[in-house]
Amino acid sequence: MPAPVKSVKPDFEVIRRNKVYEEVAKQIERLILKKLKPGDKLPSERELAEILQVSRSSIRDAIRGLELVGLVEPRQGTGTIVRERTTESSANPFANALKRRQGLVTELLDFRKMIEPPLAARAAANATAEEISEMEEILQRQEKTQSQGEAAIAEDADFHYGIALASGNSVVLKVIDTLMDLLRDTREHSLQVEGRAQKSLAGHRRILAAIKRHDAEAAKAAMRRHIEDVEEIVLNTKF
Amino acid sequence: MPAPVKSVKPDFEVIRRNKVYEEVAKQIERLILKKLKPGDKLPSERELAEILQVSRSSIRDAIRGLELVGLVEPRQGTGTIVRERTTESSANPFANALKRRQGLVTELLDFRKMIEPPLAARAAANATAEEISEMEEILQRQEKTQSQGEAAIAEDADFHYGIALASGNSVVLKVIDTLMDLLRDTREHSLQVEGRAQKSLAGHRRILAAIKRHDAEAAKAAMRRHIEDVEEIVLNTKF
DNA sequence: GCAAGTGGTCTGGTAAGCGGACCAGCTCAC
DNA sequence: GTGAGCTGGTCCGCTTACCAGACCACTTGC
Repeated sequence: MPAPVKSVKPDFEVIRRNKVYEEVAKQIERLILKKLKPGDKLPSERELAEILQVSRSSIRDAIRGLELVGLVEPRQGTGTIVRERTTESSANPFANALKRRQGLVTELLDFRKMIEPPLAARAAANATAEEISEMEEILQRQEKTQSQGEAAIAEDADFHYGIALASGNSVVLKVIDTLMDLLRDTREHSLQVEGRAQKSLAGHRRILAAIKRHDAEAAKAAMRRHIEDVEEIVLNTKF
Repeated sequence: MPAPVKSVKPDFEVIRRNKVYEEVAKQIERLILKKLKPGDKLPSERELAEILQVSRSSIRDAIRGLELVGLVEPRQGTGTIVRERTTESSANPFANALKRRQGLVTELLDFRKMIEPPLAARAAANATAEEISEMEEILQRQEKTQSQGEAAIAEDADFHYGIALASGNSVVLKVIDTLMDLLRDTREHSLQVEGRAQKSLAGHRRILAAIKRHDAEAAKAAMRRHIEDVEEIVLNTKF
């Protein structure tokens, strides 16, 4: 059940200035989730400042935040490394954040159930040969990652993002983009469940096959089934 | 066709700090579109500052911007009034903004086609008696406004927003919320077309009727038809 | 051991926003 | 009328976030 909201559309929202270091923190967090393992080194502060087009101070503010929540550990002279994720302790703010979002997870899944099947249908209609081969590469990466016993979180995200791209609708892209932060939570969780990884890969393959032969209805159906699989896992798992 | 985007998901986005007065300007602009007519007075600067929780300086910066594009006219001692919209001139930045977004309009419609039918289905399943009567009130307001020969822009927005509320999915709500700025453009336009207003009201009534008897499939179908109507109008109109 | 790279610290400067005070113009009740 | 109470117009000083650069302390690899 959602939080009670004021009647219909409120005329105004309070305005909040966004802080650069918060944005930076989000992006670094995303990078860690997608591309880095515990023990890996972050790009240097000066490098990040260059890439993100902000000053080093802002990078440092962001890193200090990530350090405080225990995600990262700066070492003078060496670099900033990604810390082991302490999944057990309930004092772990990371796990807590996940739990707090538990209500959101089902809503997110529901949202995906609404949007992704028709999205897959449009991808089937509009995908270019180039986009299809791009997605094929992604699935190969997913297979490789999983064969090494790792969770292919980044690849899973890339695949679904690739479909949004291939749909040719930039509005959807924008939406998916802003929801990425939340999406990755459900994804990370479900991929760690036993036997889930194989099922995910198979689902992706079915979807891509339908897209490849430009069969919109089949793509839609395959996507629906895929997301229902994810849903089943998530709902039947105790947190 | 969307702008060419870099291969799949880019690792980083450049970070931009938002400016409070720009946000304020957006909200005031929205208020004008939704609730005010030319000649109406804006809330006083001090009042707006209180509501939006920003300083009066920021409100003033925003109003200056709206004054520069000719949307609004501050009068010392009286208040700030909404100016007549000069619809004809192609030098009108308002109309230009609409045209520039022309490409977006079809994509937005497509997005709505994806999301709103399943959303209506969920609303049919989850809507409380209170939410339903809320939507009934909105439709009565829409009827009243249209009977006076005016475009019921605010009511149209409220109705669709009400459905999102009744669906009980806060994620969807968040998405709709952030897209509101764009949505209002397609809506404003389509409602001004001859005969469109009646059709819109009828469509809304059918949707609400289905929701009221908790018929998810009928709600979905009615919503799909409603949006296709809108789409037809928009696509067949020369800008 | 030393050069090169890293994070740690500090300083000076800029821009946005805040909060408050005061002025000038309009309106309306008395 | 006229004055009280609104309104927008202007100015000031302060704080915060951010930037740019310099320098230090530490680690590592040659």
